[in-house]
Amino acid sequence: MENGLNWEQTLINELAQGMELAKQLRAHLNSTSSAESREILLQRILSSYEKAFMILKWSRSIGHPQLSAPITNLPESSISGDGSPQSEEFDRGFKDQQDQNDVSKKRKVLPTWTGQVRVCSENGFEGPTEDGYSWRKYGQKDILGAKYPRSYYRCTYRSLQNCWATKQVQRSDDDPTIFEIIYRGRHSCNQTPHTAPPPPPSSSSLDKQESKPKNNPNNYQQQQQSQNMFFNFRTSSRVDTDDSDNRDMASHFEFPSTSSLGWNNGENNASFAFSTLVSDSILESCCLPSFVSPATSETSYFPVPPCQVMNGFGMVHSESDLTDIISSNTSATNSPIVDLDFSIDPVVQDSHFPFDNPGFFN
DNA sequence: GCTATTTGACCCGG
DNA sequence: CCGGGTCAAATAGC
Repeated sequence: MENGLNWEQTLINELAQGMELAKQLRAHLNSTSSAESREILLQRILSSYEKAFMILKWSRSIGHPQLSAPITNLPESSISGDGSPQSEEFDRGFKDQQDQNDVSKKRKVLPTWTGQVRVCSENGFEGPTEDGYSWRKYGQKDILGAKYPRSYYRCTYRSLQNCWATKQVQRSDDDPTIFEIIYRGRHSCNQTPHTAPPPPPSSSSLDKQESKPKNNPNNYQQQQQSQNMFFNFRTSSRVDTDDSDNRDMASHFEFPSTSSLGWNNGENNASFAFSTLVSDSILESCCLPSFVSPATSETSYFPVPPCQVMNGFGMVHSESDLTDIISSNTSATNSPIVDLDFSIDPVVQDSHFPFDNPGFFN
């Protein structure tokens, strides 16, 4: 652990620095500062995150017990490899298989991660419509204290491919342009968009009042397109771990590769700010775009900047301690989830820090 | 006619 | 008992 403290501290420092720099960059974005200065800041941010990433990789490679242990110990029950449902639904489904008579709807804490999507419709854009997956709405509920109802979606291929991923979309009371999305379970279906990166769990259909795209199951184009949109979103992640069972998880930082950056065509600069929070465990790696974090119930939050620019990610602002985040987050590879086949393009897969990608932020 | 959405009822956990 | 999540019949759209 001694060692752990050292690298953790370093990691924290790097991340903190990156956050600070990102803040500065944000300030620059609003001002008339030169592109040059922004570039410099970007470089520094990239550098900081790159270091942090290296540290994480390093720690993983040496098999830091702290990080790897929990991961490997994750109960299969909560995650099942690929297609198994992790959610309560999983429970249900599982039971059904075992005992058709047991219709229990027992609810279970599942790994979930949430995201926030900001929709700037000033430009006429309605909002993020897809996150690369096809979802089918199965319910809507008024939530106590919330102005807007919460919508419940599940993967269109739930029965066909036994995909138990679900998500909840809730419009923010304060800022109607923001939708908070909570993802549950991981996709086990084959709808991964080719171009796509791990879809960040993202947004998608909004409430009925919002524009709601129809998901056509066989429509990959649409999906791909949406995926691209993703990149336009800013993503931030946060992990909420409330599940005591999975205290640590691996984290992954995946960012869209540059290729997608081009997406933004200026015309409608619709921009969305998208942030994802990952929670609990095992996330579904399949779609986790962002990264994960660990820790206990704290959350790491990478807020996203307002909608204006397209790429880049905002600063990290942690509501809690970065430390928590860091301490647990690390191993991408060790992660239980590991079957992660991130389809995400490129970059991140190995040791390359995605941020390396020039263009990533632009 | 088929599939997705809507929406009230039902179920579960706290 | 209440709030949140899911089911499933009814309805809408293609």
